[in-house]
Amino acid sequence: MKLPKVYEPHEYENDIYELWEKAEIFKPKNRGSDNSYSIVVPPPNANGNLHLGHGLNHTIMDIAVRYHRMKGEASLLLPGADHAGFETQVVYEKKLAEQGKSRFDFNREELYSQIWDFVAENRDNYETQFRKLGDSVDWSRYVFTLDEKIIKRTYETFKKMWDEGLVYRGERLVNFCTHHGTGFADIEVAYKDVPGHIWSIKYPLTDGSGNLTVATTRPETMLGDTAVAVNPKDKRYKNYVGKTIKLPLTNREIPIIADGFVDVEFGTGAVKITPAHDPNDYDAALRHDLPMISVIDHEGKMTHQTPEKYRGLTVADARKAVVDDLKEQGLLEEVKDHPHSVGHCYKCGTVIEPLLREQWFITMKPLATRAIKVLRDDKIKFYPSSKKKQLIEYLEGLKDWNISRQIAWGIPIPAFQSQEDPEHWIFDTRVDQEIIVVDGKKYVRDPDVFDTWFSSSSWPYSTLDYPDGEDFKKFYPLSLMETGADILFPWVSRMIMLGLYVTDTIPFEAVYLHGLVQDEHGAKMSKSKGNVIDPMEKIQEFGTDAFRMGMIANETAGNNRPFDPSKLVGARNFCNKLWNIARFIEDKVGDKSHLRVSPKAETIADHWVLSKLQHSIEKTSFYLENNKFNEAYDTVYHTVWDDVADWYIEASKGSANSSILGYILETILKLAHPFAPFVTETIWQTFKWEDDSILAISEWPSAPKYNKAAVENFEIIKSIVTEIRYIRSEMHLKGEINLYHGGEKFLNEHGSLICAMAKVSNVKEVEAGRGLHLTSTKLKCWLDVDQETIQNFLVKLEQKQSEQKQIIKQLESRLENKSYIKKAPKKLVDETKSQLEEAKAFLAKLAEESKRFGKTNT
RNA sequence: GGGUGAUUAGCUCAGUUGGCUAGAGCAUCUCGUUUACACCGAGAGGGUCGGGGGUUCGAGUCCCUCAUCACCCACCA
Repeated sequence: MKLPKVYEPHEYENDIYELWEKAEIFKPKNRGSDNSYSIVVPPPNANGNLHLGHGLNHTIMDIAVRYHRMKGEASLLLPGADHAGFETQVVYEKKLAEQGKSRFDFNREELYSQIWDFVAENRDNYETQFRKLGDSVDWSRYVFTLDEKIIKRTYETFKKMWDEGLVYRGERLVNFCTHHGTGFADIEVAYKDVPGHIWSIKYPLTDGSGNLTVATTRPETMLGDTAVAVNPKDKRYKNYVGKTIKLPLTNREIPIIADGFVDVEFGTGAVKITPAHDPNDYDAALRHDLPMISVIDHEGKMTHQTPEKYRGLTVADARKAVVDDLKEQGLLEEVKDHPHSVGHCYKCGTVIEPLLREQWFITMKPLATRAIKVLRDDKIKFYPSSKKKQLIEYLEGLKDWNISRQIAWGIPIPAFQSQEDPEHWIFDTRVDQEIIVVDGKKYVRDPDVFDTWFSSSSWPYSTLDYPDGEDFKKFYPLSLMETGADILFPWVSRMIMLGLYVTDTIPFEAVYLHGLVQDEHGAKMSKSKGNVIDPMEKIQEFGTDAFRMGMIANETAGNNRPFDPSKLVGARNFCNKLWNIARFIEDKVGDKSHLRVSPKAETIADHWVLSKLQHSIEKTSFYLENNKFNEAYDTVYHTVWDDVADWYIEASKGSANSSILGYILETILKLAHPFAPFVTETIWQTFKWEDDSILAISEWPSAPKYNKAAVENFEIIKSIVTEIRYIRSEMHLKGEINLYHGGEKFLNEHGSLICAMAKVSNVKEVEAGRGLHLTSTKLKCWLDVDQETIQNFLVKLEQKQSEQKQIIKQLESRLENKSYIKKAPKKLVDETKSQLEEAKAFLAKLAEESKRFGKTNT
C-alpha cells in the first residue's frame, strides 16, 4: 500500500501548492462554461501577519472560487496587499522609538522611503501566509495599494471629483490626534465612556445686572468662547438674549444668543459656545456668524490666543489652572461627577481634539444618494441581509468626508497651493516636487496624503485595470465581496459609492460579511489581553485543510463567533477519514487508471450509494451557489463519513465493485476539494488516473443515475441491521447469533450483507420462528435470543409502544381537525394519513410481540 | 437617546419561502484488539427552541411585548 496510515499534511502541502502554481491553474480560464467568477481579496496590511479573521475570510473566498473553477467558469481570486497608511506608520514609529528616534527626525520623502523598505522586507512573509492558507490566487495579478496603477486611478477619481465640484478645501473642525499629529474621518474616532466632571461657571453680565451660569465638561475651552447660547423658548433667560457677557479670565465681551439647539433641561440651560473646539458650537457659530478662536493647537497645547499665563500649557494643565482661577474669583458655582462619551484615537487612546484645520473634504450627499438607491433596488445581495438595512441608515446620515491625513506613508494628495494667493489651489500630479511653476506662478505641494480608505475604495475596479483592461471587461462587477462586518461602513459603503460614481456600475453583485472571530471564551482578541491566536500556528498544528474546515464549521454570515479548537480536531479527523477511504479503495481496486470507468451499479448497496452521492452533489452545489459555506461543508462531511464510510464501505467489504469504488472516490474528492484542497489533491495525485490530471481543475461532479427500487431495498437492510445492532447493544448480547425468517426471498438474497454488517452468524430460513420478532420491517424474521433476554427486552417494547401511542394520538387529532383537512395542502394531509397507518401497523407489531412474550411470562 | 443582532441539548452552533417525531460537532454513558481509519466502529441518554401574548389548520420560524447579553450609531454642553 502506497499511502501511509495517517495523513500528515505537512509532508504534502508545499509540494501540492507548488504543483498548482507551476501548472498555472489559478489563472482564470473557461473550461466548458462561458461564465466568469471573480473575487478580489480585501488587501491585508502588507506589513502585518494574517490573523484568524483573515483565515476565515480567505477560506470563504477560496472555497467559492475553487467551486466555480471546477464548474468550468473563468474564476479569479486576485491577491493584494494594503500599505495601510496610518496603521503602518504607527508601527514604524514604534520601531523608530526603539532606536531613540521619531518621525520628526526625517522629512516626508525620507520617512516614506524608509517605510517602503520596511514593508518590502516583510513581503515574503505575507505571500507565504497566503500560500499556507491554500489560497488559489493568481499571483501574476498581485496588486499593492501603492502600485502605480492604483495611484493613477486614485488621482483620476480625485480629479473627476475636483472637476465636478465634489471636492472642496475648507477650514472645518477635524478630529485630531495630538499624539500622532493627524486628523481622522468621523468614522475612525473611537468613542468611550469616561468618568468626567461638569463644572458650572458664573459668567458676569457686562451691564452688571448679574450672572449667567453655564455648564461645561471642558472648562479650559472657555478661553475660546465667543458666545453663550440659550433656548429662545426658555423663559428664565428671555431678558438675557441680546445682552453681553464679560468673559472671565479674558478681556473679551461675548454676546448671549438664542438658538433652538440648546436643551432647556440640560445643565443650566445656558451653553458656552466654543466654535473652534466643539462640533455643535461650530455649527451654531456658522448660524450666528460668530468668530472662531482656536485656543488649543495641534500638539494639544494652549495657543497664543489665550492669556499669557495659559499659553503652552497642556489641555489637562490648562483645565486645572482655569478651574483654580475661576474658583479664586468666586465664579465656580459647582462641580459634579458626569460620566460622558469622549472620542479617542483608536490606536493610541489619546483624546481626540476637535480642531479647526484646513483639509480636503468630499461632498458625500450625491454619492450616498446613488448608493442608497441601488441598495433599495436590491442590486447587491447581502449576507446577512440585515446588514443592508444598516448600511442604508448609515448612508442616510453620512456627513462630508475628510480625506486629508498628516502622515508620510500614503498617496500624496495631488494639490498645490498658490504662493501668491493661499485661497487658490490647483490639481497637479507632479507630487514628487515640492514646488511647481504653472503659468509663471509658484505653487506649493499639499504635504498631506489621502486617507487610505479613499484609495482602497476603488479596489474592485482599479485592480482590474479600469477602464480599458481585459480583466475589467471580463470580471467586473465582482461576483462576491467577502470581508469583515466591522468594515461595512468605512470600506464596503465607499466601494459602492465610488464604484457607482466612477464606473457607473455596482462594484460587486454580493457582499458576504463575516463576524468577528473571538477567543475561545467569546472575548475579543487583542494583543493587550494576550489572547490572540495565530492562524499559522494552528495550521502548523492541524494542517491547512483542517484549519479551513474548522474555521467555517458552524460559521454563519454576520455573527461573531468564538474560536473553537474542537472544530479543528473534527476537521483534522475528517481529513484522515478521507485519507483512509482512499487507502481502502486503493487496497481493493489498486490505483491504476483503467479503474476509472463509468460506475456500473450491481448490488443494492451500489445503487444506494449512488443515490446518496446524487443527493449530496445537488445539496452541496445549492449551498455553495447561495454562499452557505457551513451547510455545504456539513453536507460533504456527512456524505463522506456516514454514507460512504460507515455504510457503503462496510457493505462493500464482502464484494467490492471497483467501478463504483473508483467513482465514489473521485466524486467525494471533488466534493471535498473546495474545503480541503490539499488532502484531496494529494490523494488525486497518488492515484494518477490520468497524466497531468489536476483535481483543482477537474470537472465538478454531476448527478449519477441509480435504480430507485434497489435503493429502497438497501434501506430495508439498513433498518434490519440497525435494529439488530440496537438489540445486541441494549441487551449486551455477545457471541454468535442467528437471524431466522419464514421464507423471505429478500433475506435469502441479502442475508450475507446482514451477516457482515450486523455481525450475525447466519441468516436461515426456518419452519417456525424462534426468538424476538424484528419490528422495523414488514419481513417476517426473528433474532434468535434466549427467553431471559426476551423478558428483559419487554421493557423496551413497552416503552416503544407508549411512544407510538403518543405519535398516533397526535396524528389522529390532526386528522380530526376539520380545518386542517380543509385548509392544509392535500399532499400534507395524505402524508399524515399514511403516517398514521404506518404508526398503527408498527404499534400492532410491537403489541403482538409484547403479548406473545407477556403470555409466556405468566 | 436611537438601531441591529443574539437567546434552540452540558458546550459551540445549524435550522431555506411557517409543515411531519427539532439537527450537527464536541462532551457524557455502554459496548467493541471486526486491518481503511482508535484522528476508529456500534449503540444510548440529553431540548416544553429566553418569558408572556397574538396570527394560523399548523409557529423554533411571522407579529406584539418583556427580560438578558453583545455590537453599532448619535452633536447630550
